[in-house]
Amino acid sequence: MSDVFAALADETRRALLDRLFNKNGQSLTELHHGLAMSRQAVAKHLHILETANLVSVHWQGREKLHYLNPVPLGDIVHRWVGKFEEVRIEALSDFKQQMESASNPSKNSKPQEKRHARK
Amino acid sequence: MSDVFAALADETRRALLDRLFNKNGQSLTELHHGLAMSRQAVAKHLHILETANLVSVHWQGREKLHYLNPVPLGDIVHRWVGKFEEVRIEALSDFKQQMESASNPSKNSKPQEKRHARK
DNA sequence: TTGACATGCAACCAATTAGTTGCATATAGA
DNA sequence: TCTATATGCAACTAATTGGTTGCATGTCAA
Repeated sequence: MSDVFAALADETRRALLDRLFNKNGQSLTELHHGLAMSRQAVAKHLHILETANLVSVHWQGREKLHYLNPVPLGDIVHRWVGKFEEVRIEALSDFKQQMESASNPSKNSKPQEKRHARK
Repeated sequence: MSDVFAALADETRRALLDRLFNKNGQSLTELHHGLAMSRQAVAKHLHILETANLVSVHWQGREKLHYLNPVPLGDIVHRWVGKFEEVRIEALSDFKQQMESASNPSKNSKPQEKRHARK
């Protein structure tokens, strides 16, 4: 679970998934093309995606082809995000209500500026 | 976007969101209770959740109450995961097909063990 | 068989992260 | 007004991360 979120937390890795979305089954060299980093850096990113099970590979001769695996994304939604989504509408109104009609409107931000005169 | 995924990539932070799911509007001290780390560590985690907009706060006297904000989760689903989910069924069959009916079944894993005899 | 190409492994480095401790400031209440 | 409670800020540290370079191995094709 952490693996999937951590894998998705990196812009480069999301870009790689996007590229696979547009053209599935690309090799490392192909995916590396146009990216401003070394091939090894890309290989590392792909390995992280592989470990998170977001990408599966298939060796074809000397080429390692990468395929998108959307299953973990579905898992995230259904096993984790969905839970919070379920109460989205309710939570939104609750939230707004709590924020706005709080006991004392004038205290609605930080207390008094805590000036840290650590001089 | 990265902020949200990065925030969710940590088990402690997901646990904090879970606790807020069960009881919304808790203070730092309350959320810290029972966790095996310092109060400041928890404060840092909460700040990360706040930055990712997953948690909103409301000051009440000397207490800082934390509220779950499910909006970014919805954004993730709709703006990112959904795209891949859309093709899930298709991709699944595609994927299976590609994996199984690949040109040469006997080459379906790593080439030859590359024994790195770097001795 | 011999290059050229595709990939992997390992060592290294800088920046970030997750945690700590110490102390300062704000508020509540006796 | 004094004390306990709630929080914040800063400095420090160890581990992780994202990147590099160098080189070894495996495969294809002339």
